[in-house]
Amino acid sequence: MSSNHLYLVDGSGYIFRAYHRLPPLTNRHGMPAGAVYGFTTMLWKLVDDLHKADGPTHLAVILDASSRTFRNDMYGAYKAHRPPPPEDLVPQFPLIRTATRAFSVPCIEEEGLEADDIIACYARAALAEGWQVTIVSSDKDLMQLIEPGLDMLDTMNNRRLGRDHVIEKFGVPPELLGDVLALMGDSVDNVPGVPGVGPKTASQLINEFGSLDAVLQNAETIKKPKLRESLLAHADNARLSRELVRLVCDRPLPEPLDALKLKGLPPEPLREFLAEQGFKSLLLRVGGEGQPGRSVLAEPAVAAAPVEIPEEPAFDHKSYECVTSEATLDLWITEATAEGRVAVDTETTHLDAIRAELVGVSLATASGRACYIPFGHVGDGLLSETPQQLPRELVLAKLKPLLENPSVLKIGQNLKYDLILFRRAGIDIIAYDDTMLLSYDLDAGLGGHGMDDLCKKHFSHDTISFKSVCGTGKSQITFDKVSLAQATEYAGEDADVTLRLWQRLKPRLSREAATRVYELVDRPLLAVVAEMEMAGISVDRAELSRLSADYAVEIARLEGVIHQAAGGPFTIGSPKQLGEVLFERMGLKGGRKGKSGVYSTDVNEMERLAAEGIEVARLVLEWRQLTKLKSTYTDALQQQINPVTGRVHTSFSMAVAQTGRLSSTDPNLQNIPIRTELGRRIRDAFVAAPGHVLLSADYSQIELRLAAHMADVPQLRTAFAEGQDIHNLTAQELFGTVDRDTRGRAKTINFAILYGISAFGLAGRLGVDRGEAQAIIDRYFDRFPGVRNYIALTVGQVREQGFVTTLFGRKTHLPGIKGKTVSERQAAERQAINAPIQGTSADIIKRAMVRMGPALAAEGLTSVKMLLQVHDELVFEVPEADAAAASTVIRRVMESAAEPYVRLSVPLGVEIGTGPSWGAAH
DNA sequence: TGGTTCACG
DNA sequence: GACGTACGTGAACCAG
Repeated sequence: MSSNHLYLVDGSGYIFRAYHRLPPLTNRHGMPAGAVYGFTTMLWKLVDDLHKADGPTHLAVILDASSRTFRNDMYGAYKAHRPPPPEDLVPQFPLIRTATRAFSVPCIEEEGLEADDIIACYARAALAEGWQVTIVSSDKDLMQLIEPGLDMLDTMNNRRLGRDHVIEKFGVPPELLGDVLALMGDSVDNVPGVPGVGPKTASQLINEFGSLDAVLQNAETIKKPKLRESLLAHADNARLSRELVRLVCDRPLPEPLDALKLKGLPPEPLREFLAEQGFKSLLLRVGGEGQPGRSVLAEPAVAAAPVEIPEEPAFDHKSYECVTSEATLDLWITEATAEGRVAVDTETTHLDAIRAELVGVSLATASGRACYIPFGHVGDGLLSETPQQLPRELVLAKLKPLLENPSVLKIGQNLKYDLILFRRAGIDIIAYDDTMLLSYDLDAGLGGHGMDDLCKKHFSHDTISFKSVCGTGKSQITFDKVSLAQATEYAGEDADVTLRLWQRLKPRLSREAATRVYELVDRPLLAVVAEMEMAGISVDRAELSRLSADYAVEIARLEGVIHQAAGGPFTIGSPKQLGEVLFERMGLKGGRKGKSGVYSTDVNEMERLAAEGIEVARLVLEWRQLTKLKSTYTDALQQQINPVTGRVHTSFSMAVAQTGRLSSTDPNLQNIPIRTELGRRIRDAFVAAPGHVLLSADYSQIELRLAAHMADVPQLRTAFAEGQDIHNLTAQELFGTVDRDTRGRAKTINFAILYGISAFGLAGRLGVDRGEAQAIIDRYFDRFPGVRNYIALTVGQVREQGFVTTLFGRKTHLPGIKGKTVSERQAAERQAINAPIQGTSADIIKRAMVRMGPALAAEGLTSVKMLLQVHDELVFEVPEADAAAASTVIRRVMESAAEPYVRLSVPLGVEIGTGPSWGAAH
């Protein structure tokens, strides 16, 4: 006997009832949420009953996918006059899906079928396997399904409904209920039935004659004249009604029964959902905190009125106040507190937040109203003495309560920088917005998001340039040497502009459906990335130095050989000289390229020559690799070690990449070599602190998985679900055979798809002619028609709207789609194909990063530090003893990072390694 | 400053 | 028939 027990929740039915039975609650943001709250508690109780006697082992929520079904084809008026759902219930419908996903419970809906039918199909299939079935609903139509092994549960009053209930209520057993319902009809659903026949008469008739058919056949014998006439006149309607109430139970299951297995409560997605909804009491049950946040669940898709641009004063540098007395400082702080929001900007001695020292802080409380509070100015040591200013400790002590006040919103431009500086001064900024990120999430692809760009774009105003204040080049001074008068104009303007930008950008967020990606991804990520930058990573200087020396010896040797072969010394690193030496002095074959008229000497060209047996070409390639490694990595990294922390602190740019990725600078730690053995050695120089290990966690082939999901390619989805080798599968589909050659070609093609394919490009990479490449592409599209469809839809979308979006709603604008030249437009098309995939991958890992800290903390793993992100990889520093426990949490958070807002039809795979160095952790 | 090359995903 | 030709980054170097 099977101990499986499947619970099928009639989601749509539930919320209609919950809506009418529960008080009209709203969530923290004034959005109606009563039905969702009821649904959430109900689902919670069910999931919690896992393994209890008679509790579920398998669970699914079933929803109506569409209003049109086969019943409309049978009878046009079916459900035609159903009143529209109440206005404050409508926005709750999509939340039902989100709530369900937050519990990691499957949410099933199918075009053309009503929820009742899907429930019937699952019930039938589960009973056939010998399972117990419980339908969570009190819908009368579903009661037709009751039989031994299947009951219903009314969660509103916690009643089990069985055969007895049906007999009591309708006077007939479940197997005859359909006949009764057909006679009764249903005015809400517009099932016609027979006029004048209600529940009492219907059950009486069925009991008397035994079935609907018998009733209709014997209608003439009925005594009551009115009833007899009505039955005779509406016999056809009764037969039609019988079909309308009959549940379909023979359709294929959208998800197999096993997929409905209940897994228990998943902490992160659930916590996020509850926090966003503001369901505080429920949140306490999962051990989350009631963090202030904004609801981002309902993105209003409504076309918005244009943003009103308030009257604003012109920019006036002279109006900004320089704060040098305690009393004035207090006034500004009081004003900012009363206002509830304040723009903040820091002035420092350095661009690098880890090394910079604070010099002053500027605040703005309204357009045109800003001040500068200097405390670290020293004068230039010649003409001006150290100016009169408030002491640093006093200013910071006064600012601390303001900056840490959760009910005053701090607004910054590139706030990550200021966050780090304040953190280093013992101040934790909470409750913040960042205008750079606002602009990034609204206008990615439409230009830069730096203050200067934004000010010009939104206010047609040129900010005071840093150059004009601090000079440039050799005579450049640090900000602490700038006069207070100049500093006040410059710093005051920065805060003023930031506040004005916020007023301009913030209201657009919800109008343009960017709230979700801002609130759920980029804004919370800012503090996480700041933390990572401060943590830094340890590198072994001696090891780098050894590598540099090794490389130097080899480079010198190669230079000698190359010069000798070339018949004289020249600058190998100069593409111009190298081209001339190879193609003129040595007379090799090759062509000019590009407008600059320089011979191409890139890898492809040199490899071509090397393959032809030209030894110099091979040596040049080797020389290039070594000089690259030495100058970019082994030499440069040693310079980048921070003398105070002894570690390397990169800076992650959060608003540069068009697709939503991070980028890394000073130094770039996202392009440390790994592909060649020689370069890989550099990774061994990235080491863990004593007593720790480095842990590297990689999403495996995340972009191909996302492509399989987004383009809906069943073969690829199945392959990922079953852990097959994806390139082998493609090789099999395209070439009918799998060997090293076809697998390699398939891999190239899979990547080509992600990047927006062209026959020419593929031909070049595969070394075949264009016709053959085109044939391969055609075959790919035939085998995976979803991909062709995805490309067509995406390109259509970008042409129409000018942007594409990720699964989380992140936009990439592609103005090039309306470009003048064909090549510009085609380039935009390729970007359009790639951006949603690359961008969704970026969204997912960012969400994992946001959740990682709390998830680790919940397991007591507070010493685990996240150090780096490399697009699909996260690198952590972990106390040796915590490695196993940390792996478990990290894997869980990364694999579930899309939930609950996005439910992927492919699993996300994560590979984890640990070791004393980054190299060893792979 | 722009062009070229090459390191990464 | 021409247009060009795989997506996203950052750093170092040369040459003007």
